[in-house]
Amino acid sequence: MTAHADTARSTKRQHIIETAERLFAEHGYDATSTARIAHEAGVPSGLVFYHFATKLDLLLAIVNERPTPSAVLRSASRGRSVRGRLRAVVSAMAGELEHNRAARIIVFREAQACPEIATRAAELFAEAAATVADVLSGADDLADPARVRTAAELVVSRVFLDIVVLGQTESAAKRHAAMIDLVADMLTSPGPRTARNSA
Amino acid sequence: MTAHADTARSTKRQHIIETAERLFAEHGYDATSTARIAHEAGVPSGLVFYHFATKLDLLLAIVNERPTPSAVLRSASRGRSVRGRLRAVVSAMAGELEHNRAARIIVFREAQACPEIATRAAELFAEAAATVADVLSGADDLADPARVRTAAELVVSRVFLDIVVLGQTESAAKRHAAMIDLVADMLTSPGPRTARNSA
Amino acid sequence: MTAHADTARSTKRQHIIETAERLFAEHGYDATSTARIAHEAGVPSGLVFYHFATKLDLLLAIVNERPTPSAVLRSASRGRSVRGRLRAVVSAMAGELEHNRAARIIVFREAQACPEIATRAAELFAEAAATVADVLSGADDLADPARVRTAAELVVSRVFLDIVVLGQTESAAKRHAAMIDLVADMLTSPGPRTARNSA
Amino acid sequence: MTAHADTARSTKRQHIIETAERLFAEHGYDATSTARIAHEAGVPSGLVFYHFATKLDLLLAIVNERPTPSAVLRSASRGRSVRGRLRAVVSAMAGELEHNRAARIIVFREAQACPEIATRAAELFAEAAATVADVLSGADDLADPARVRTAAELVVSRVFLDIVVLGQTESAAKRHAAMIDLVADMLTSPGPRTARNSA
DNA sequence: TATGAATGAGTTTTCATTCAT
DNA sequence: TATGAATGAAAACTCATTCAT
Repeated sequence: MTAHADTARSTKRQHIIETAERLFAEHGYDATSTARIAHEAGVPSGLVFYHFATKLDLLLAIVNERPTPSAVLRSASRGRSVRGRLRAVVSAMAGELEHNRAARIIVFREAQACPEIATRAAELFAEAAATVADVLSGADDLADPARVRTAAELVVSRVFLDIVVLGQTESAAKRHAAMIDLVADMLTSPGPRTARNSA
Repeated sequence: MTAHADTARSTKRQHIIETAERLFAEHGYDATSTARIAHEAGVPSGLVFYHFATKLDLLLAIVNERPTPSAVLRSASRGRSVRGRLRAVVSAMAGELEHNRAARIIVFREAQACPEIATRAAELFAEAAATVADVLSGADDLADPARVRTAAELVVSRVFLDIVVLGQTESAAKRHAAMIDLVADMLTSPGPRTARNSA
Repeated sequence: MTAHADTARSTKRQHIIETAERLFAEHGYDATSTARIAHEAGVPSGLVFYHFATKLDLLLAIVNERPTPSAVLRSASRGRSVRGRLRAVVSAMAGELEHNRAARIIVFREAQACPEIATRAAELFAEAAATVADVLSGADDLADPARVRTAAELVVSRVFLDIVVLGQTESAAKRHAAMIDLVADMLTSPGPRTARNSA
Repeated sequence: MTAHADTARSTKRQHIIETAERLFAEHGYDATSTARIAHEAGVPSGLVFYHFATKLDLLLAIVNERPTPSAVLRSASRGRSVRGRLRAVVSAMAGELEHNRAARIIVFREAQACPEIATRAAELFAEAAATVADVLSGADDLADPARVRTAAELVVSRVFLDIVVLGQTESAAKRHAAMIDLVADMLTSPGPRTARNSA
């Protein structure tokens, strides 16, 4: 009847997801009651379970119905040098985690909740590392592709641990700069001068 | 009452801590009830609150009354080369996390529970990085100390993320080897040939 | 709207009744949700309440819109002797309860739900007993009509309890044979040799 | 501290059972909420689940922790004749079901709730039939033992169905008298004059 | 020092029913 | 005649914590 009824209806499910995402990220999955989600979303508590059979299904919806950060990361890289690209992609990744952090944080924090979440956490990590490696491989001054991938994983580990687990965002920037320098050098160096796997 | 009452008490208290540590690591803090801890520890439920005023105090006891892994890591490094030491320390760290993983996992997963835990998580990370840097600094073929610290943080990030968050222990070893090679090369290379912080 | 709308309605209504009958019989009235009935009937949940004002009305529709088993029982008896007729009617009754058991089971199990159901349960019992007595009264070798009615009630009690309450259908057949023999003897015997109601 | 503390403590569990028994019998298992049981028992709702892990466990406790009616039935039989004993035992059984009916009613009504209850229902029936047969076998003027057992099952079926399922207690007495006469005649008659199992 | 019953607020979830379309 | 999202009261069950002994 009313003009916005149609919009409101299709929006409520999405609204529940967004509210839950925010609360899960802030307080954790277990510490957030479905009643609070419903209250803060402005919907009756029954509606949460009309759209999501269980609380865990709501968590899975948050985790699965979110876009992959790849696009953001990829578009952020336009530098020529490895160093420039690294700087761009780390900045983009940190920003993305910061801006859209909820789902990411949830995935890593609640990995223990069920195997599906744990799998998704591993996927997100692999995806991010692949994107970073991809971005770096476009640089002019690049070394061995295998080393690029290994380096990408190191970088992603550092950023994820900092932001997702340790929650430090201010002081992280400085240390990330040092890391970028180190990794850039590593990737642009002529390569190992000693045989691998020998002590 | 009896002469060994004191001993009995600490034994039971310790048993509660160990049981809680295991259950928190397996199922998470929120998902583990104090009743279950008491049951699996074989003590009456009242005893948990006789020894620990609140459930959070029990968590803090687990986190604080655990030895630092530094000693283990340090003693594990006796190689001469950077690569050898890296290999030893990564292996020791992985083993330590594996063997005594509970407290570590809890610290990182439950960092959101209270500021005290979050602080402890940051401490553990810094401590591990410092130890790794310390171990590496004893190598013969070492470069810049600042770079060593940055590299140590990268390595620790990678291992922590793998084992604590992603929970992958089998496949991790292979990728750790590649990482060790890369970082060892990085640290034994002549250093940056280009100016820092310039794109 | 369309010409066959009327047909479609009664079809869906009938489908709801049949599905509800099955589910009530399997799981009980309380343990069956209207949403499940709608789901298993393949109709939208709102339709259940379009056709039946309340859930109880749906139960009453099941109970009231079912044909009486008398016809089946009556037609099943063509033997000459009491024993033959008993055997036929018990077999028919068991088969009827088995085949069309849902409504019968519901009536007896949910007798407590409302007085209307309780009344219907008593009616069904009386009806069955009357039919059995009627069938038996056609036999050649019959005794006192009052005793026939009492015997019919005994037989019906036994069969109903076995199938409706105890749910035993396989082993019941054997015991029913013994019962048939006993009751047949009872009805064809010369009658009481001692005065009634005297200890 | 107080004199009745000890008594009260050990009594609460029993009080919950008794209250639940009454409510289940009056309104049915599903239609009785645990909150109501707690309220009417005068205990906090949590205590119900402290003593009984689930609502079904409470039902099972009611069903399993009740004495068997055999003793009552057996002691009620002191007559000499089959008729006298039958009258006594039927009266005792009806009284027992009436007095202590809750558990019995529950067992038969809620047989669908779980296999354990269904099994118990069958057990109670078999037990009652065995007791009645046992009582009858002490009479002077008895016929075939196999027929006694079959007759006992018939009698028990009739009484159970009347009181437990149909809930009729007043009018039942009269019809029971007719049944008693019939069965007494049957058991004291010289036995079948025709071969069994032949139409 | 220990015990285990007790407490009651809180949790997730269910569900008959309504209603705008 | 249908539809399916919406509603909110109530259900079963949990649990950290207390306390008399």
